[in-house]
Amino acid sequence: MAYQLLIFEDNSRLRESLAILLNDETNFHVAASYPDCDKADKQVEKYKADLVVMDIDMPGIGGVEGVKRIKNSNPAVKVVMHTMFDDDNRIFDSICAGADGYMLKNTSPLHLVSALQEVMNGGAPMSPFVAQKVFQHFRQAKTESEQFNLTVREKEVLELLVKGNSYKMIADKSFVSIDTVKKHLQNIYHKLHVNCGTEAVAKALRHKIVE
Amino acid sequence: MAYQLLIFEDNSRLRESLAILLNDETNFHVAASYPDCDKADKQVEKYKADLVVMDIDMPGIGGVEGVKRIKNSNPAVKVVMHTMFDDDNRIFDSICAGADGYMLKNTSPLHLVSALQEVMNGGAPMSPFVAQKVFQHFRQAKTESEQFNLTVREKEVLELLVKGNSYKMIADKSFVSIDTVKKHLQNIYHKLHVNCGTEAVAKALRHKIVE
DNA sequence: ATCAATATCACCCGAAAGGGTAATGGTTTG
DNA sequence: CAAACCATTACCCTTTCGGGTGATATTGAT
Repeated sequence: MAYQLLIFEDNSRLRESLAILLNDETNFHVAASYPDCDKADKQVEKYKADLVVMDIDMPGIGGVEGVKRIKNSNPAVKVVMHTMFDDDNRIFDSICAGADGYMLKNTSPLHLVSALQEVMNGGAPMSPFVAQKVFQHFRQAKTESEQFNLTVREKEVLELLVKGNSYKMIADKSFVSIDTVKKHLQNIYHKLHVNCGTEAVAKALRHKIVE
Repeated sequence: MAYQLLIFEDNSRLRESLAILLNDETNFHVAASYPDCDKADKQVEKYKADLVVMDIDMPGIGGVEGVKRIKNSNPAVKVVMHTMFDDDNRIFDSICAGADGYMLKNTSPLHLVSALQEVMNGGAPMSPFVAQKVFQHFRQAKTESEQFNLTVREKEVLELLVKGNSYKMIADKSFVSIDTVKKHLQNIYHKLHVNCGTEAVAKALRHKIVE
């Protein structure tokens, strides 16, 4: 039984080539293709689609919003992004929106087909460049995190602060006086270039100084 | 010119099969293989390796620590994890440690070779299952984030708080009185089940209520 | 041996945080 | 239309924060 496939792509030539290409595959059946995804969720419903190939830059609502809607009304449908865009935001937004794969348009037809195959087998295919971006995202900040020169003690105090402890609670848990805690936090604030606890917490989390 | 390749794998049979398999490829040359990675950084240095295949569970220091050392002393070397482990921690730890790829041991030899090829072309190959985990990691929390029932106004106020604004600054920027801000934050704290601003900031960032 | 960094504590002080109570007007929803 | 929710403001009150200043002991580096 062939998978029901929908294509959303505003470039009509590309849309048609894709349709022909993918229809040639025995286990895909291109049920329909559209130049925009304004009613994507309805259309997915109508054709009982198993799989969607989604462009990002389209008139009307974009592909990212399209994924959201599709996944919202029918989470089981697999959606593979197919776009020229390789910037971090587009990639991560798509993934967060629920995309199951992210293929750049420079992908060869052969690779695209095997990506669609892979996604139907529960995988999460992505172009090498995208995979690299994703890996980078994990590593990011990890390196810069050490650059605030916090002492061991200061990190301990900061950690307790992030956990929601008051000065007094930190003092008790660290077995020191509250004035010491105060002094530590004063130093911490200086080193992080912030003026208050909330800002310090935000910076600590964003720069992964504490987990 | 063939890439210099090192293999770290404690299972001697697998290590030897890998060596034979990969040596058959014209563009890889298995310079050496070891049952542990205690001196991985030195060995990488010695053979001027371009690429490392790294098991995780080995006697002595594990593969994750091994990656760290290699990347630390020679960031240009590509490291592909090759392991049975498919749990989140092992995967994410490896990636954060600097791994350039993560292949499970159930990968076919053919796929493993193309993964190594891919990593040398700047990609980040991973087994479908791993890719799926990675995608999940991005989506996670995103769904639960909406569940605190914060109103639009409350989100605005929270956002300003996270940015390090005092009550007074929030009031000015929102064009409301400080008492209103106070009340909003009171409600926010209740909804987030926290008792103070720092805790709220931590929760907001961790649950991605604000960016 | 000396100097710098660190960790510790104390005191003062004004500003900010955070909780409670109460009231008004607007919007939405049953 | 009433009930519920939301945004808004005011006032009171106690605790906490955060900055400044200064002091002492320990430690590691020079």
